[in-house]
Amino acid sequence: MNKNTKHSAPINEPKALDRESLERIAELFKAFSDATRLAILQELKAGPQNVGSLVDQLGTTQANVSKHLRLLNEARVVRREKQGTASYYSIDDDIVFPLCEMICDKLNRDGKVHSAIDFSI
Amino acid sequence: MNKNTKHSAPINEPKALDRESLERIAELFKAFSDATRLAILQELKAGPQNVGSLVDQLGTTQANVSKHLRLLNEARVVRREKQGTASYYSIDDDIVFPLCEMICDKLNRDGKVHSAIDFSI
DNA sequence: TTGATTTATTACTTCATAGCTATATAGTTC
DNA sequence: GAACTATATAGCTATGAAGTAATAAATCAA
Repeated sequence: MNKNTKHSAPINEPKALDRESLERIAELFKAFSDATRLAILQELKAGPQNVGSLVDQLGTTQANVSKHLRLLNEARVVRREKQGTASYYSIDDDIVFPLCEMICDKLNRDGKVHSAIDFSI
Repeated sequence: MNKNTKHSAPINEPKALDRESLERIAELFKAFSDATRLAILQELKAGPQNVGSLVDQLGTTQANVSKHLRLLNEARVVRREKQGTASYYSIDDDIVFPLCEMICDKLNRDGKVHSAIDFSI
C-alpha cells in the first residue's frame, strides 16, 4: 500500500503552493510593506488607540490613517471596537512582530539598518 | 550608575524604530509581496536554476522573470552566478521560507488558504 | 565571420495605491 | 433640533510597479 493514499495527508512530499495561494500570501506581505502601516502597528503594540491619537503621533492625515487601518482590519491584523464616535483599534494578530524581528535580523546581517529592534513580542 | 550608559546596549528598553528603518523593513516586505516572485523562490527552493528554466515553469515572459530576479538579487534574497551566457540563480537567504510558513499559518487560521504548505526549511 | 542562444535592459502601457482635500456619516452635547 | 466631535468615505493626483514587445549585449558553435 502506498504511503499516500487519497485518505492520508502527504507528509514527506511537500506540495507546491498553487498560484491562488501564492496570491493570498503575497497579499498579506503587502499589508506589511508600507512604512506608515508598520508605524501604526508599532504604536498599537503599546495598547489600543483611537484614530485621533494615532494621527497625532504619526505625521499624516486622519483620512490616510483611517484608510490604512481599514486595510489592516480587512487583513485581520488589527481589530476595531467602536466607543461612541471613537474607534479604538488594537492588534488582532501578533504575527507582525516576529515577522519584523526576522526582517530586522536580516537587515542587520546585510548592514542595512542601524536602529535597535522594537518589533519583538 | 544608570543601567544604560552610553557604552551599554539598551536591553530592557526597546526603542521605537525611526521612519527610515521602517522604510527599509517595508521595502523587504515588498520584495515578498508579489506572487510571481514567491513562485520564483518556490522554484529555487529545489535548487539553483537559470532564467530560461524558470521561464519555462512560470507562465510569464523572460523579461519579467529577469526583472523580478534583479529585484530579489538587490534585496539579497537570491544570488547570481554566471556560466557562459546563462545566469544561475539560487537562494541567498532562507528567510523567505520561515516567513511564508508563518504567513501560511495565519492564513489557515483565518481560513483563507486551502493548500498544503511548501514554504518550510 | 556568421548565426544561434541566453540574459539584461529599454520603452511603453496598464493598474494599484499612498497621500491629499472635501464631504458624508454617526454619535454626543447643549 | 443645532452645534460639535470623531471617523469613514469619495474624488482626485502622483507615483510606482507588473507586464509586454523589442532590442542590446554577451557567449558559444559552426
